[in-house]
Amino acid sequence: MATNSWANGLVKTLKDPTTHIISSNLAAVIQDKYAKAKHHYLVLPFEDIPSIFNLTSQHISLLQEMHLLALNVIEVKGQTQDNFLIGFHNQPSMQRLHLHVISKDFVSDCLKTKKHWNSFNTALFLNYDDLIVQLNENNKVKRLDSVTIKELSNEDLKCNQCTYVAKNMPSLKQHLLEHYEKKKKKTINRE
DNA sequence: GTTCTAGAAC
DNA sequence: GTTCTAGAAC
Repeated sequence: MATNSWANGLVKTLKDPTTHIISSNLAAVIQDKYAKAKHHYLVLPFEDIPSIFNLTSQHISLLQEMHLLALNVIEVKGQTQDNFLIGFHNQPSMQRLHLHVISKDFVSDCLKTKKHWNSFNTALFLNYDDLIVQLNENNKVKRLDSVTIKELSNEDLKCNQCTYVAKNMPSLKQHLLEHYEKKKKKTINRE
């Protein structure tokens, strides 16, 4: 095999239709194997597009369909769009283009490293809308240079819900859990 | 992408 | 002494 076997994990999963939460003729939604939040899904096209760096404006209709599937899975799971991030990693490591659909709580045992956090909560995360803008303006997605990637990966651990900056990952995780528990209580009180 | 673990940080 | 991070993985 040309590429590392671990990098083909998503393609293997996609080939098994029983893993598809929902799907269309062109794409399917699966659960992220190592979900970094309470909800974390991936939308993958059946077409063999390796990554965002193989996209041109010709792919926009496919991307729009992938985005619709993203909105659909949020609805299927009884969630609301405003509690989700929808976008791509600017430095993907897995084979096959995949759109992340992840809830903003980030409460998960699989969230372990600073790089995990910063890959969703800095410019390392490319929002769907921003990707479409790039394709319309430049007909391609701009690669970040390695220095920028390194800097963004090492950014301070800033909470995505308040001004708190965590000293390390365990304190960030504890803090995120507190946000999550507070929200849960509020929801219960509304009922 | 994750696992493992040496050595830094506390 | 324990917790935590960061780099190798053939």
